[in-house]
Amino acid sequence: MERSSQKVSMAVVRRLPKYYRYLEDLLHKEIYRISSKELSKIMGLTASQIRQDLNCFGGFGQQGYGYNVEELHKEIGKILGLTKRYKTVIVGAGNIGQAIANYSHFEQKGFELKGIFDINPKLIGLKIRDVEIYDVDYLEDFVKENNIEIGVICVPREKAQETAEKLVAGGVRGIWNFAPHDIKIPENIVLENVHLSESLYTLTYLLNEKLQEGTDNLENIELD
Amino acid sequence: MERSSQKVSMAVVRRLPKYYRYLEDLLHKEIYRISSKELSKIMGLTASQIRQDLNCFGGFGQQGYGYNVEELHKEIGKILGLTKRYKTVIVGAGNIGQAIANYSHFEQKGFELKGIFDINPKLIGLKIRDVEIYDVDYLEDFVKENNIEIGVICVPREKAQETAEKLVAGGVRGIWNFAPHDIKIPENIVLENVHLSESLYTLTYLLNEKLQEGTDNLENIELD
DNA sequence: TAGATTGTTAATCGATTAACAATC
DNA sequence: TAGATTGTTAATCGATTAACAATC
Repeated sequence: MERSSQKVSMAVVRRLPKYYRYLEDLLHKEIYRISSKELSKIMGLTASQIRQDLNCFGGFGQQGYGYNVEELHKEIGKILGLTKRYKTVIVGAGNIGQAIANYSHFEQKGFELKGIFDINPKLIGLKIRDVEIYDVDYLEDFVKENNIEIGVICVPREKAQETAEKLVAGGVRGIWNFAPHDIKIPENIVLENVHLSESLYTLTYLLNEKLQEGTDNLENIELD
Repeated sequence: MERSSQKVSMAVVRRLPKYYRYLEDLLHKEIYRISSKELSKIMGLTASQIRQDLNCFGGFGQQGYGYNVEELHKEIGKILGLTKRYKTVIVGAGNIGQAIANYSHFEQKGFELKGIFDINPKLIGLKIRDVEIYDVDYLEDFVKENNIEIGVICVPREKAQETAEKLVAGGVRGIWNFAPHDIKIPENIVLENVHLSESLYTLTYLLNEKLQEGTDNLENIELD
């Protein structure tokens, strides 16, 4: 049941939230037991991969029975660190910053939004869901004084690096970055990027690849 | 220079927007020539990987010289389909829907926002950046009549599947999905997901892994 | 021409899948 | 007990890295 000291690959880590989500679904449907085979069907993975993934963290299953959905959900929640609470700030109260601030689901999952920061004097002093918008000049001190653990960067590209540096100087342990820029921070700080335009451009690539496929198939036929 | 008919792996595809972004940066810095080695340093990839990646699409470089930044940027833009225009709708005018609608950068890159859809009567008739919010009942017909190619799903989890089906029935070719749900659509439609909570949970996982590392190292020392 | 750097093949590494003994 | 299904090892597959001949 102990986490092995072998480092878990990012490929596995990025599947964990997906397991978590599907297990939550199953609980809502009042399904309390599932085999890797059944789970593989609904998730679109192989049963083998599911068993491999879960065994990075311990033997959660039982031979001849499968997995206890409730227990597995709870365990993965623990592994993801969702049993803890995280003091959080959002920097940048523009479109995305506001959207994240308003998204109350995260609050429910243990993310305590303690402050929002912006450079725009018109916004400073306003509140989003009872959370005040402060002047970004106050960011580093605020992070220090309130033991903020996670900083969410929603500022424009050009301000991303300096914002990250203020957050790090203040002592955050992790940064969730929405700016389309690759931030440089010390290795001991966790960085997770959400690069929306990269996602959108992947979509348009695939859109055009689909178009291309017709041509390719013709080529293939000619070659036969 | 022709795109090889060999299918390009998703690993490569997802790096393309990143190349595109870095090349744009270089252009702004008035750097017009770069070797795979130099590019590898600033992007944090290996030079070998860069050359492999680019060669999936053609020989853009020149031996002894490197790559022409302007040309390569243009070519990757073409490959990503960014020379075209895409008629787009957003479904769901909540937090994320509004944020995307307000984000004018996408408009500049050729994404023409033709309509926003919501179920809330209070929102219907309002405009975001000159784009009207319509009743979601009108979605399928609107998509048909306006030849919409991309649908952005920003509705709650429970409405995601039915929204996708309306978009597909209307004839979109691609869906950009922000709902935390795995949508099922026909194979010929492109689906790109942005699962924000999965990204956030990956962050918290890594945050706790870092904590763990201390312990692991101690264990390792003991074992030595 | 000599030096630099690509395009491309071969070697390595890591992740996924298959297989099966262990066991509930 | 017999059937089912895990945990885990081995085989396969794919992606990354290394190496180097081709060539600008």
